[in-house]
Amino acid sequence: MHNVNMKAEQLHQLIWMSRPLMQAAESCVENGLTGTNLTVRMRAVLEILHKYGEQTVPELAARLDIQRQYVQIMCNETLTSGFIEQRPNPRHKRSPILTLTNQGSALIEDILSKEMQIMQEMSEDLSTEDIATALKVILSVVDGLKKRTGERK
Amino acid sequence: MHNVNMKAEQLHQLIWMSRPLMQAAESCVENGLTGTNLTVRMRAVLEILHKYGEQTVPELAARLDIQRQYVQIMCNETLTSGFIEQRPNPRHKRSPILTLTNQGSALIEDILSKEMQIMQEMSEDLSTEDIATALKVILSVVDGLKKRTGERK
DNA sequence: CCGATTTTGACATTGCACTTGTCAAAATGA
DNA sequence: TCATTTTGACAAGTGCAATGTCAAAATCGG
Repeated sequence: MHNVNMKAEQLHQLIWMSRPLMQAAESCVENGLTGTNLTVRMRAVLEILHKYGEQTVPELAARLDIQRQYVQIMCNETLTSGFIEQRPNPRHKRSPILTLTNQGSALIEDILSKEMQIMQEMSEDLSTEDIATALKVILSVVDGLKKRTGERK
Repeated sequence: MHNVNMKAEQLHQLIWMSRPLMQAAESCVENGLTGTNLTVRMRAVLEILHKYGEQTVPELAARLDIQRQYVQIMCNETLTSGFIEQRPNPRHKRSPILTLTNQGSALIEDILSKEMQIMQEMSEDLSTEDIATALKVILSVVDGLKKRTGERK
């Protein structure tokens, strides 16, 4: 019984660390972005393009889980910067496929490798198992919270 | 070597779950706030007042880590709603101490107990050790990210 | 092939959650 | 006592979106 409350309270504490965690993460990433004319969100677009390959604005929006209208704006700006470019889409004439330019590709690879270096430094303090466990717990909590939103309470 | 990259990549994945986690948490909390005229931020004010006792606006701002001006606005609104009230501050005549009213006290206790119920449900899928480990990892990562912002990279 | 529905880019408007800056009164500290 | 700091109040601005609408284009069902 007491144990149950302990668990619940630690979970509560863990969940409300998500904001500080996000802020710290974004600040750190933003820090590595100075001089690139990229925002954290634009970097995310480049990352997805790099990871999953070329795709359209609506596809990107779905992956980022934000409205396509806003992704459109971000992408148009990124197009102007020359980090991505449009390619005709054989499957849809109005919706061009976005692809990284050489410049954009080099940039995101550079950013990611510097970020990975930081990840490696930080992971030195932690065991492989602990990181895996933490990831598992977080995924489970996100899932649980989503399931419990909109019903009951 | 390969192991090092594994760790770094899992850490990367974990860190970028912070946004979905935060969004899920806030949605869930917001859901439990319908009909109360409270925002998630106002609920946080009540929670801190409940947890740490009565205090001034600047103290609250420091704890929430947001600008005092905004906390002031939030508190003024909450004052209007009658969930908190002002008490003369013997230590500072311009800065009254904010304290929960009976109504506010009952409200935050109700909200917290319902939230704790959800925490308990969710913690059933997870072991005490895993939750503790996850919390430890997150605290370590937040710390590490903060230390690494503003230098190097 | 055709008509209805859906997708998409573009544009406009709005809202939220803050930050930043300033001021004057008041409080504090040397 | 006098300089500095704290505080509440107010004003303005910013970043990250959501939402709504439109028209062109694409897709789908028959």
